[in-house]
Amino acid sequence: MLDSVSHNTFLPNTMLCESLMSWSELFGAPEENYPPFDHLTGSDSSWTSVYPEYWTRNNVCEWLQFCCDQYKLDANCISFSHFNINGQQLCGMTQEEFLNAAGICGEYLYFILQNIKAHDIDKACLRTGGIKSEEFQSHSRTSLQSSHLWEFVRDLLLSPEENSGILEWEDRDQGIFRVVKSDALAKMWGQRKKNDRMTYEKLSRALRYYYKTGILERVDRRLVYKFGKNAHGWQESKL
DNA sequence: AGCCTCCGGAAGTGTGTC
DNA sequence: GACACACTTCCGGAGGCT
Repeated sequence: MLDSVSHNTFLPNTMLCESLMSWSELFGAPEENYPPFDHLTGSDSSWTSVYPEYWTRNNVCEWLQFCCDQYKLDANCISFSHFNINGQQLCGMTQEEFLNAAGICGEYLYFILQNIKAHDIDKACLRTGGIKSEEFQSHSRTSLQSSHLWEFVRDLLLSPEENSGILEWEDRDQGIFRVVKSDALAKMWGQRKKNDRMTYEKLSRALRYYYKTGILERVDRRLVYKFGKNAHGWQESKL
């Protein structure tokens, strides 16, 4: 189950960050009676690939089960009925509510959750080179959860580690880019939308709709597009 | 001429909001 | 339930290449 969670529910290519919250920062007391929380291990880094606010109820439940397994926590201490909530509600819980719901494991689980949240923010900061908190939180969410095709394309162009030569800039300053591997792009978009029938023909039709809204501008060359005046977040100087 | 790719209209679909 | 939005799907046409 966890395997499917790691590879299907969440995105790959998670970077681990160094400067996470310490136990004492959160609770003002030294860590005791818990296994060492090595910040984020390779196995739980998948949870950090989706901002916790976007977790579904199932994700929340799976995360709890994962933590119990991974950190040898006593699941009997946790009131799972209190955690029949989505990620947004989970993130909205106060520390006190969290401790009440999760019993003696509460402190540790709260600590892990805060670190996952901090990890997402740091990751966005790394990617964008350091911007104001609201901006990078917003960018973090669009980077990871782009529901719009043009944002997906933009983020792919801005993420060389995920791009794999599928897209490349023709003129970075003018926002002109080229689709190098059209089939691969369609496949990636199809995976994102859970649609294995996606083709470049269909994807390009969706891109052409952006001409009307000014998000993309027409470039009269095959497989070449240009960001329009209504597209944002692609300019290097504005990241 | 036949094939391939791109284009854009039209209708359908899934999701979110009110 | 109605409506808006963002695609998705289908299809005919245009243009380039062999």
